[in-house]
Amino acid sequence: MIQYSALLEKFKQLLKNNELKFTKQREFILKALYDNEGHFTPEELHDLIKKKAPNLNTSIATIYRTLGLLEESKIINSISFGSKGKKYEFGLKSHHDHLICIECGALIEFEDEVIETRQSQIAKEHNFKMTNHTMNIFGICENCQNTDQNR
Amino acid sequence: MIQYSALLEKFKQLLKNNELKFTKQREFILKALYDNEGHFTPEELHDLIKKKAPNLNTSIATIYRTLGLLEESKIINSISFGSKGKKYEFGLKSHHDHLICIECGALIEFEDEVIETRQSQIAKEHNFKMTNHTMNIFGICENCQNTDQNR
DNA sequence: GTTAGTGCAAATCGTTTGCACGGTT
DNA sequence: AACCGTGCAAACGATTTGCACTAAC
Repeated sequence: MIQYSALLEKFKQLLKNNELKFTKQREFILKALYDNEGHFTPEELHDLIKKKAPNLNTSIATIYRTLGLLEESKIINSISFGSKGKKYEFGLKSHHDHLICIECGALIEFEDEVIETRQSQIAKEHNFKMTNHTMNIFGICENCQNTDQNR
Repeated sequence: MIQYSALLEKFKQLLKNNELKFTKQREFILKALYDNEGHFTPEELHDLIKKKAPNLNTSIATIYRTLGLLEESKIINSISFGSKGKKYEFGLKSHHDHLICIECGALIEFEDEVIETRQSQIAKEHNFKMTNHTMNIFGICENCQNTDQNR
């Protein structure tokens, strides 16, 4: 996993290259995503930042703007929940996919070499220049299966 | 591929079993999805229905309600585009996944036995009761790659 | 000092809902 | 006749945008 100092440098460079400015808000959002394992909605991230840096008074609009920027730069990933919004996670770790519980919304990550390889092959077969890929397995997690039985 | 008459029968049965009514609107929406290869937003489907059955005056609310119903019944599938909405496709065909062009929005379907098998295994390994799964490969389609060169 | 970023509130977009009426059973 | 489905318009929730002001360069 990338060191935070290296990440920060990378981010600053990225901003410079695009004539964008390095602001406290952007720094805190990046750090929040780096520090916290897990998947967050913009709203949740907003609350988190408000706790970490109350004096900064970061607005939800800035959260959205920065998340867009970070996702475009591949520093973070998003998982979409249809009309129920999106969740974001730090992205600079080995590629993985998700098991998503349709009852409790839990996200479980997994990595699979077989699938990774096959995806690249398929893209190539279709002359497709792959930039990204996602795999989601929906179902009922172990926990909820047990809970259901107790009803 | 299932015959339309069989599908219609299945649909009527489904409605009856749930004490729901068979209406012209529902029939037209089902038929539109059956007849048209491809992937549609609710809005696009609404326009399509308006053309096929202008006198029916189907509202967008009914489109949404029926799409929800059909998806729940596994007759159609949806692909989510984050805050940019969803697209729906007829679902009673062999399972497949999607290549999605991030420039023109084109959707290309593919089937892959290796991935299908692996997905089931992974779900099992995590004691996950799989109900559904999706794989999306994002990138630039052959067409757009060529177009880009001409700029 | 110039330019981009921010907070705020209003606007927008896709989707959902309450209600009175019309169609299916 | 009973009840569900519909159209309509209003409500909604997530996301985006215009604007005046502030901060980074």
